[in-house]
Amino acid sequence: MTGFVQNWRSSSVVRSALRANGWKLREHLEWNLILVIVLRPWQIRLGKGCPWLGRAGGKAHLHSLMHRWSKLFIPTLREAPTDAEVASHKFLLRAGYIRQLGAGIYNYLFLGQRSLNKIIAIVREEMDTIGQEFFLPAILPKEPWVESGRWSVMGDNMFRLKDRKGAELCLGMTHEEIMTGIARSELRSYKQLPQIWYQIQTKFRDEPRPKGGLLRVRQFTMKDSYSFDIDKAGLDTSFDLHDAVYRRIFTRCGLNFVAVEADSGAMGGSQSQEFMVYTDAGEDLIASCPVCSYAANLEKATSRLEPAAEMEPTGDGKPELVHTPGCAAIADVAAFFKISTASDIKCVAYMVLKHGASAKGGTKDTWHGVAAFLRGDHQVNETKLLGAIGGAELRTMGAEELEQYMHGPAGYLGPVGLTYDDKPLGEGLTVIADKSLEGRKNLVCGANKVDYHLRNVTPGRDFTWTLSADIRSVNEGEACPTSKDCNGKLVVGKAVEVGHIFKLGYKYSESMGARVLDANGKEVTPIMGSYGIGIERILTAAVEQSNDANGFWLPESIAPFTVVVTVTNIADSLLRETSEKLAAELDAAGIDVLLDDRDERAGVKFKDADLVGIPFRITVGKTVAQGKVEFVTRGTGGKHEVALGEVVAHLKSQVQEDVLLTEAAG
RNA sequence: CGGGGAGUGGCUCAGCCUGGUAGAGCACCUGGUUCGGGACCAGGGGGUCGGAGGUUCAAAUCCUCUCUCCCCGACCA
Repeated sequence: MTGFVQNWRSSSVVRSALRANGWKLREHLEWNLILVIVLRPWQIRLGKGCPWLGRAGGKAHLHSLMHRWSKLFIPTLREAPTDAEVASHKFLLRAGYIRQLGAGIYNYLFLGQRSLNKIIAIVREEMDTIGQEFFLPAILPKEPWVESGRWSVMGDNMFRLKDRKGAELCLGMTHEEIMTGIARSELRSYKQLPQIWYQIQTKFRDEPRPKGGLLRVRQFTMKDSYSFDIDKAGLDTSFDLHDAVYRRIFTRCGLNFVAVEADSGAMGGSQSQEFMVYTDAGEDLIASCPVCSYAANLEKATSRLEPAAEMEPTGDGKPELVHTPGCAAIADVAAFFKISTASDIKCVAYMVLKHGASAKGGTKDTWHGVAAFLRGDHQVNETKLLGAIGGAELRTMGAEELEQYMHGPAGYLGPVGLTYDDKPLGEGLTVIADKSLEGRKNLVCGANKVDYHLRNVTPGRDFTWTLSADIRSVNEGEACPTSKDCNGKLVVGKAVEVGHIFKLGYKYSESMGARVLDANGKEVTPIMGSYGIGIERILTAAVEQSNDANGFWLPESIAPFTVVVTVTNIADSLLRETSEKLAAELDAAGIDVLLDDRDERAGVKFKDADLVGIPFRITVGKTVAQGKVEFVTRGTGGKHEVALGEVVAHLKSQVQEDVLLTEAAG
């Protein structure tokens, strides 16, 4: 009988479960405890004064440590609520992982939390190899945010509140300020660097539009870490360490991910890399090269453009006013002039919001007119545009604003003859031209007059700009930007972001005044990095990447259970006893097993087993008479018979195979 | 913030137009028959019809306001 206990892990499982129930174990008696469990594997009664356990006056009644479906709360749904549209949202609801409480706010039930705990354990184990775990508050005072300037920058995305004294607080949406505050008050010498500090904590962000179930929520768990280094080389090292650890984490979680160049957004900083999982439910677009390793978020991606065919000038080659009645759309203009849309200059006029600080430390937002010019066949990338001019938000101009800034109507806007500012986001208009307009000639553009366009317009000669920058989105099929040797054509796909690492530089250490002394006794500002992983998004992405009509299957490493033992008929004593014994055996071997001992028909149990994300199933049914059970791999649907005595070994080999496959994929 | 849609039992929905005792399927409880892919029979419990106000003899239904949730957009001139 002691043969059931095959490794140390099982006894540690037993111990931690007992401790969770308030028991204190005497270390040298552990082996006896294991014997008790082995002898009565499915129900243990430990009374007061139990000789093997030390606990004063306890009247513990310990049911089996095994997980029995009949005793658990796993509320599966036959149909998903109509609110749910995204696959992961539907299935996580149907499988009883989550329940919605509000827009972007979710309850995590037993299976969901169990899976998240496994994800967190992996993240923690890997992060511990490079960093030190902290735990910072979720409720934060205003002051550090004012110091960094982000009390105003974060705008409505930040949940704000006041305490009884009227002091302002917020719910933490990220923790650069707090970590930097610790560094400022505690770090004194270069000898204390480098430091990598991390935490796994709840974040709050008042998203303008939560959606897609768990894809975009207002409260979520994040592993965030922060590095402090003495110089850029040190930051590179910290960044690379995170890159490597993140790859291990996502690989261990069984995700098919890709690392891409990214925009650094509101966090600030230079180099930035996202870890993405391809799925149609994703909100991000990724451009990647099928030939080389180039991959970038569309907010960052560039491409090499083929030189555009230029038109011959007409007349004296100077800009010429042409009557173009009814040609407001790019396509109409191109048709009118019989030109390619690449030879038309498109204008998109925006009002851009700039966050600023008022004299009193409050927020002071201002709107500025911005005209963006680019090729007619290109699209403005608003993230790039905002990044280029330092704006926070934008909207398109209304008719009155068009008249005020452009002196022309929509459909006929153009860059010639505009009055604009030298610097971006000044009092007047900011004119920004996309890089791809440079060097072009003899183009067509709107004349800022209804039903009129100009031809023979050459950028630089006939009009200039506040600044020229890359503000367009690349298109699928354009050439890979890496080198001329790579003749790859970019492909664009949807993806969800599960992790993001970036080099912050001196943004926070500078604004908050963190300093250490270097080897020469000189004050220097430490350079920082910031790194995040969305815990729930790992679960969501895993569901998105592996589901079918009946449900989903998770990688073994993050599944709430490794295997479900399905008894086809619980009323049959042979089947019941066989399954109890088998499940106890698996449990003792350190395998997370869920015994479906419900008094339900086989069909119901099969449907549920297929639904809830458990990667393997063992069916205890009619083949038991021949000493065999059925082994089912959820992902492939493959099933075969396994002798009762070989189940544990077989399952372990299958799990191993699963791990190898995901590692190969990663 | 703009546009669209939806709130009726735990889930999916009907009823609303044309006001008159609140319904169905699934789920749940009891009993029975069944038992390898979401069984069947019989009986049963459960609903302030999102909320407030109004019209009316009478409101799930008509009117006004409001709350919540979902989707699209915040876009090319």
